[in-house]
Amino acid sequence: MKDVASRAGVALKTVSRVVNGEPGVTPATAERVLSAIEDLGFRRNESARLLRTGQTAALGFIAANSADPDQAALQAGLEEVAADHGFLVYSGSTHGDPDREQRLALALSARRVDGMVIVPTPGDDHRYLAAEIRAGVAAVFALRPPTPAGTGAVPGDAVVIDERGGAYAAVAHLIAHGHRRIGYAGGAPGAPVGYRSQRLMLGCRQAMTAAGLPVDEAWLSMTPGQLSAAGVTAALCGSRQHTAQALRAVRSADGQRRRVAVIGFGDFELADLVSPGITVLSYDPVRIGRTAGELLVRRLAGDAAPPRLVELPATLIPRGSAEFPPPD
Amino acid sequence: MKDVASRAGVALKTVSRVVNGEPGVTPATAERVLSAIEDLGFRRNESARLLRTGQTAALGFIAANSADPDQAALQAGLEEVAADHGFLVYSGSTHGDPDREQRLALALSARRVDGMVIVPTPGDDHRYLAAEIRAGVAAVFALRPPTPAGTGAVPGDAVVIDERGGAYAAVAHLIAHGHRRIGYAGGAPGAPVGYRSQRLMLGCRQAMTAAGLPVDEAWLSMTPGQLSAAGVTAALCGSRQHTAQALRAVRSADGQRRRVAVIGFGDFELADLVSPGITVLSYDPVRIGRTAGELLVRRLAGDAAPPRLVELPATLIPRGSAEFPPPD
DNA sequence: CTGAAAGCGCTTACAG
DNA sequence: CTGAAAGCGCTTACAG
Repeated sequence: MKDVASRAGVALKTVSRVVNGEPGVTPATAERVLSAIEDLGFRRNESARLLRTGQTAALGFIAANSADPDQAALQAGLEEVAADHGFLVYSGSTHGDPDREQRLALALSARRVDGMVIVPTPGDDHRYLAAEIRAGVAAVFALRPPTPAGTGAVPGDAVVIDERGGAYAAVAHLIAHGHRRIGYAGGAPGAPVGYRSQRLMLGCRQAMTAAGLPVDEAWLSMTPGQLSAAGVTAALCGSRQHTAQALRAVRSADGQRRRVAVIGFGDFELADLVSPGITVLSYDPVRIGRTAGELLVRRLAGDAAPPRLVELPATLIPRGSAEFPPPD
Repeated sequence: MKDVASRAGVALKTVSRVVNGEPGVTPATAERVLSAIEDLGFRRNESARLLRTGQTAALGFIAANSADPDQAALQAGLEEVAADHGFLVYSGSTHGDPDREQRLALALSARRVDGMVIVPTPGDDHRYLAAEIRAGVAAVFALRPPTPAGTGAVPGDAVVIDERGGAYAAVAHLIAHGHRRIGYAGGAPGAPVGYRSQRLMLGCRQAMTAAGLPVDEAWLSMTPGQLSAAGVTAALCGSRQHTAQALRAVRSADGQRRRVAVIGFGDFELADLVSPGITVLSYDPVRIGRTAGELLVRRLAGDAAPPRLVELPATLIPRGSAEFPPPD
């Protein structure tokens, strides 16, 4: 800019005025400045401008796994909102490593992003964020709440899927179709039960209880491979992966005429072409990202209300015909 | 930092030394500075530091559609490399709008990212990037080459899938199984033929010719819905979407005993469970991102060789049994 | 071991 | 209409 000024024979401020389209510059001088800009290939350094004006105009997104389609769609939703409000977004992935989440969050915070959306990495303790939030960044959690949950120790909004409600609807639907022995398959055996499984199991339990059916705890903690042998006639699966595994297990046991109706959490591109047919609990990950972004923007605009928890619906969609009545 | 200095009763430089862990500070003064930092909740402004040192330590990623699983995986690969080299990455999506690509690229360039990876948005003319590249950012294209291709007008490396080779292998495979009437379904009818379709069609044509089979141009520009009626016994589909549509079309025509063997470009999570069975051309999008990132890093390290085109393989994987011999 | 000055590339507030 | 000075928050030379 200094070079441009001296080449055009004007002061720095005049160049600044031209670059910013501020009024009060003679067409003649403006012309001189413009051609100097052209000659020198000058482009304003946005970072320097932002430093001086005290802005950042940047958000951060921290995925637990950015190759995951849900989190990718979530990010797309966030970027949409960010673009609408003139923010650029930094993104990074922790690959399931809590340490990496903290390093990323601190790095973003050090660059003074205005706010960030975080998909909490399981096993992390998000209290480290409290200091950053106090220092001025806003944080919104997506897909999972921060840990420890519900204590107010981590002052950020959260946008999640209503897993409990979805599971309730799924199990109620199966019951309406005559099923009485209904299981839940999710998580690895012996592994700690994740947030999603916890919420889905709660929904299953509530639906069974509401229908006056007994709840067998063993049915609520199966692996997909156990489905055929467990004596259940229907099951809810906790993730796309589990759904695929369940289908493979059910299929290979087909010869034994032990059909199990499968409802999967999460939709598939080929869900309607799969055999045996499935029903899915579908949700909109783009909307999660958009909602998180809007919450963030609202906070940046000064909204100081207590942390909000937004639950987005999971809707039952029959892709194949999974609700065949149970045998006998 | 100024506040910290005055509270600790030292000069700015001493604070800087402590913050950066530079040697030459008495433990006593260091202690005083540290507690001042603590008291004031000071955190160094990374952006200011980068401005002063003339670095940026940031890359950019511009997706055509960041909700697309391939592009998400690509981004994950890029972020991996970026993290290894201490870069943060800005990301954005054009949603298919060439204008948005240019705006994003210029915004990133204005923030002085060191380099960027771009998934070219179809219909864009990437010559606008030449000026930015001249100004100092490196650009690497991924998944598709820039436009106009092969003219050297856009000086950037490109990492793509070897679609031609994949299609060649797929069609040769079908021929080996006795098929003679083989089609290609991709693109919307009447729409301009995209880069991927072009390459896949070329591979099909070459494999047919190499086997001494006649090439019917009409077979090479079908929609999935036309497959059953076209008289082909096998087909390659140009995208996951086309594969799904082809399966639906083939399935609904199943009653007429016109089976068509389907090979899809791109793998599916449920590919093995789909009926009719399919074979897929599988590729590794994470590796594309990683390769693009490594190319970028090499350029930033000073590599000034002419632009490279890297082609990554697409491998044939039978998920179901798609290669049944053709009828009669 | 510690510090006062200049500067990264820009803008803000104030004069002419 | 135009400009000289100060400053955003930090670091880089250079002195003491």
